[in-house]
Amino acid sequence: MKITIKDVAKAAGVSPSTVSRALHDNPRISEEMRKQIKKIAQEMQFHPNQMARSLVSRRSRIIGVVFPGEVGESMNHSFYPSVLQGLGHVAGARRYHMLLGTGAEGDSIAEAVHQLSDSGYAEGLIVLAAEAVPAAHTAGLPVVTLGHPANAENGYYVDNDNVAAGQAATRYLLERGHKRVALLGYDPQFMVTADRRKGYQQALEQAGLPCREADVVPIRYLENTTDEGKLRSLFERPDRPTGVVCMDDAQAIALCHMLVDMGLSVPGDVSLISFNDTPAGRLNNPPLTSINVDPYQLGQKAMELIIRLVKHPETPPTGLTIPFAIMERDSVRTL
Amino acid sequence: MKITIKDVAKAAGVSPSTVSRALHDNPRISEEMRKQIKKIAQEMQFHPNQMARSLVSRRSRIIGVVFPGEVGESMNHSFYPSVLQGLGHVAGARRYHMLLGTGAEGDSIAEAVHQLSDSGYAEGLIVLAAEAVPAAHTAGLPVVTLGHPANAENGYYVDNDNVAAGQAATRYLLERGHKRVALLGYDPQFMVTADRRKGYQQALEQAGLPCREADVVPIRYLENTTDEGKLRSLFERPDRPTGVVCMDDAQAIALCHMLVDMGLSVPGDVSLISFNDTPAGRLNNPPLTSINVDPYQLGQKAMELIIRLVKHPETPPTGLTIPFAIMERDSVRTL
DNA sequence: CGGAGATGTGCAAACGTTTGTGCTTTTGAT
DNA sequence: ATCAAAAGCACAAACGTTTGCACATCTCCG
Repeated sequence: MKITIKDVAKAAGVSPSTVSRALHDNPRISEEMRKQIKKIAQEMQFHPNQMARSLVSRRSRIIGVVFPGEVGESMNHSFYPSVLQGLGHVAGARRYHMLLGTGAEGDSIAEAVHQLSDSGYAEGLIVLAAEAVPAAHTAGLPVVTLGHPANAENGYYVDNDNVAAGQAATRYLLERGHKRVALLGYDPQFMVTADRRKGYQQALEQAGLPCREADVVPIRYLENTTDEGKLRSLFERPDRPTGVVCMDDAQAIALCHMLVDMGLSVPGDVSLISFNDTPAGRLNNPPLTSINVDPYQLGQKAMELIIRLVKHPETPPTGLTIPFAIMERDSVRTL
Repeated sequence: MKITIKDVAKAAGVSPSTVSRALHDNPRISEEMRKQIKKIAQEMQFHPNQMARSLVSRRSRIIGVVFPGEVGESMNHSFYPSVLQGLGHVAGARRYHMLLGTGAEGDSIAEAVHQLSDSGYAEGLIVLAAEAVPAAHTAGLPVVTLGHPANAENGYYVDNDNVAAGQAATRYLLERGHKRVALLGYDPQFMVTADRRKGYQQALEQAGLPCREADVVPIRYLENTTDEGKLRSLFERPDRPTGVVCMDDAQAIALCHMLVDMGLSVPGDVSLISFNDTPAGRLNNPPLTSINVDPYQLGQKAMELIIRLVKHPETPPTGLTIPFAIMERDSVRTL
């Protein structure tokens, strides 16, 4: 039998309302009464029933979190786990909880969003993919997006400056004497890669170099064995790219294997710079020079923003940008 | 303004109780009335308030999930993301939700557990580490452990048969002619590695081979640069191990690099078999022969078990064991 | 000494559901 | 036609809190 506020009230010889106020540090309760009550509550191991509390206060201290696509899959990127850690730490510190948006197997992200918002538990939503924002907005809850939503002006989001990062990565190679650099892993479906591509092009233009269509290679060239030939042929030509910026460490690693297989050396013949600075990238031979996008901080900021938002719904639309850093390792050679 | 059951009742010209029963398919409501009410509720976009519902029904459809140590860190293992996926899929299918146990930065796992159970939201707990079980039990909630808890007899858990897996891995090498095989990554702190070691020894004994203390190398030999020397020296001796079973793909990859660095080839000079069958292991050169422990299924079973448990608390203690599979690839040579 | 203002506490309503009980109407058997 | 049982529904209490309001006591000033 759970003990209630009434039990505490009885034990303390006061009314439930007094107990409630004392526990909330309401100034209308005298100092000593408050201490007294708190002590008794402690001894009785009283834990207020959240359901009842939330029912009347209309606050749950719960933030819904929805992951893109198949949760586990995206998690493997090692990007989301860090985000999750960031989210968790500030949630924990502010005594908030995270409710995971899950769907049954094969459910779309929109379904996960609905399951979450229909549940009625969450006060706000954090959506880890700009793609799901439309679904999220119909929920009638405050939403913070991780990543640049389509109409950024009237939304809340935290993101890396992906175009700046794409530009920086490209420039990093150009500054080291590379005249032809390719871009690997472009996928128009995802804003992230689209933005990085934009930065890539800007860097090229600023250096007065042409941006050849053939040099930006779509993600499927890596995943799809029938298309792999096209990728290989790119590096078989005498005027092959001497540098590649890859959208992710995993892609860089795969490319690395392919190049070695072709008899080319990294960074001897071709230099690689990639994104996400993963453990796997650090373990690669050679260790990858990679752009650290600080997913942990991304998570922290997102949680801070959503908490501010549920407390003050009138907060004006806010977009936060997290700085990135180039982790210099051994996959780039200066020509 | 949220719409309530009363609004629906008014619109349908019946009492709230009738609406409630109709929505719950209570047989005391006539077929046509039920349809009628459901249609109206649909049109009005009525979503019952979970707080109120949970308050009286004393069910929240929320399962607390707590991860070991620093969430993000453990996630990188790529093991937990898959577990999470499994958990999520069955939770979603049964219309349950997962509440994440988070603590502030630096909080222990026990604190995370308490934060979760004190919240009063969760009906049951899934603990992804046998280590946290004691803390979890004081919570007064049903608990399912992922991994073998210390006193397995009176607990609920799902786990791999780690000793069998350790035995199988070792035997796999022995059957291929290896006479001296080492065990890498032993850490007495963790039951998993302890169990696998047990299996390793059994396999050795059954083959009539000695189990040398020097051949089971602790995890820190890999992580700690000062101890790495000891690891190297093991492979510098003429009677070096020709096979190694590693506790995790990541360790195998690191070892692989070290061996190559020493001028030894994998699997030419030394064969490697490891656990967890990760993407990184598949990408390694050579692709790792690894034991797949099916974390996805682990997650599924755990969620199924906890849901059964919260519905029928009198369920007798249950221990589930998930089968494993050896994924044969190219890191083992037959002598 | 009377009353105004503080100060501390209790009462009861409200939050939005679920559910036991009892009331009315219909049905079918006699 | 009469009555019992069944069917369909409404009433109201309950779940455990929070909070506006009223009430009681105490202090202090004129």
